[in-house]
Amino acid sequence: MTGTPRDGSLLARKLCAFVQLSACELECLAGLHAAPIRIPSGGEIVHEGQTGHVVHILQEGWACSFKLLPDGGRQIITFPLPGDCVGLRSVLLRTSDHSFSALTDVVVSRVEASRFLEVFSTFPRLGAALLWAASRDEAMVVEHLVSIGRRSAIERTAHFFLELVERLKMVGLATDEGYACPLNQYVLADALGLSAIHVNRVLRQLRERGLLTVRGRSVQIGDLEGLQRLAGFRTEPFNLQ
Amino acid sequence: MTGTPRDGSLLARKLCAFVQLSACELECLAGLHAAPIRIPSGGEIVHEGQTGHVVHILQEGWACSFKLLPDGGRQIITFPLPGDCVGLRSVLLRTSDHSFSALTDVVVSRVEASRFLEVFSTFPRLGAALLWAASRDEAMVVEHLVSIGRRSAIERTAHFFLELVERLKMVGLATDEGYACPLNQYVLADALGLSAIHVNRVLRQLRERGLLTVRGRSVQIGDLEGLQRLAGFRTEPFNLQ
DNA sequence: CGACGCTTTGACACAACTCAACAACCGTGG
DNA sequence: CCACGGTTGTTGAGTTGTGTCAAAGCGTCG
Repeated sequence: MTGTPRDGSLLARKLCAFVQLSACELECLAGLHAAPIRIPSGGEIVHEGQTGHVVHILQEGWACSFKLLPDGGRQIITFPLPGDCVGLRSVLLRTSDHSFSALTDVVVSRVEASRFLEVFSTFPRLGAALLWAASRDEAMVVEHLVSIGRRSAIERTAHFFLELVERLKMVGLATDEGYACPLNQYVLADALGLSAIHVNRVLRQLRERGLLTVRGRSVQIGDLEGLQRLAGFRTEPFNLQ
Repeated sequence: MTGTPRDGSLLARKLCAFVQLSACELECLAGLHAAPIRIPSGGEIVHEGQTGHVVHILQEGWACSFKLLPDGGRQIITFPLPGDCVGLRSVLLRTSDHSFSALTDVVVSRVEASRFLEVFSTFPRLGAALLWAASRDEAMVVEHLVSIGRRSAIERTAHFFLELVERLKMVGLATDEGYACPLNQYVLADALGLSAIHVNRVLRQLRERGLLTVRGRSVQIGDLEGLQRLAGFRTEPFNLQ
């Protein structure tokens, strides 16, 4: 153990942006990744209202967290990416307040909430780093709320893809030119608070303006600055303390 | 010190719903409330982008947290009520990511973030209780996101007022019949992602259907169950661990 | 090949926004 | 006491963004 994260632990890599973790702390973190399990595309990771406190650390693949409405509608809250913790909040609340499902085949580590609580008391710095990551996630939800409440369909769509670039770049899964993205227009609609058909129209506009092209399972960015101007996007100072 | 919260510490009252706090812990909490300051209606409590880590504990009055957009639009994220912590997240992030301002005259206690960190290490149970409260707040933001993304204007408005009843009842500021509420239609519009004029029309509909009447600075609930049916509202199981 | 999932397009409906005007309410000052 | 201006609420007419319905085009995979 050298004090740098092992390859493959994207969570460690992300947390190291917050504090330099010691070998012990990294070892502890690695211990949490024991026994990863594979969940096929479409599978449920956590069901809303489910009791029992389990945190999932996403290792590979794309997932989404969402809430269902009585009328069958769905609102996607966020897309956890590799290296993200899923359901950290349910460590403290008794029941999970939203569902998670896998959008692609996914590899996760299941961690009992009690293990997390132990980590907090044994390695406070590591605990703080995990809370820092949770704070960042919450800030993203807030930004999403702003998008849906006050931005037009095209601004909000542009903003969404810009935020994805930033997040994916942090774990080495994107460049300023584009990235692989398995989200179809129905999923985008449920995330952006639009109808799938309108998502299609918006994507066409973005393409025709040369800003962004979504083809198949990949996103190509045509004009980064143009997108940022359209979306009113400024790279968030997710600064460290 | 008896192990029950002193009158006036609504935060203690709220946290006691989570764990029974010891006399020491209550004393520590009371210590955080030292030197309350008054901020006049319309005053800014925290400015977006502001650095420096201060948490505010709201004692009296109404406030809102919001983000501004380049075009001058505003999205209100949440309305902190007496007993709520404001800016807890900025303990870990370097800068505050949204602004807070007072909607009425307000009394707050300013607490240095470092004091909070001390509390976490000295009284872990108290720290857990504070995190529990923060988790609850985050769940509210998520519910707000769902409302704006997937509910119609009238459903979302009904849902909003129902959520307010629940929160205010917890601190003894509402009954099932109604409550005092200083929010005008412009503020409601910025919270609900609507125009002020449309808020007016929606409120008229709610009144004409006998569900809810907003007059002056008070909200009268005409038909609680009808509202819940309209909004698809279920009282959230904000359960304790 | 057909079946399926996803995307694309058009025509139309409707919810919500904008603009403009007016009404009610308030505290203030003459 | 009333006149006043500012803030907040109310209403109507017309516009626009987005949703709905229906259908066709395309890849991919069995």
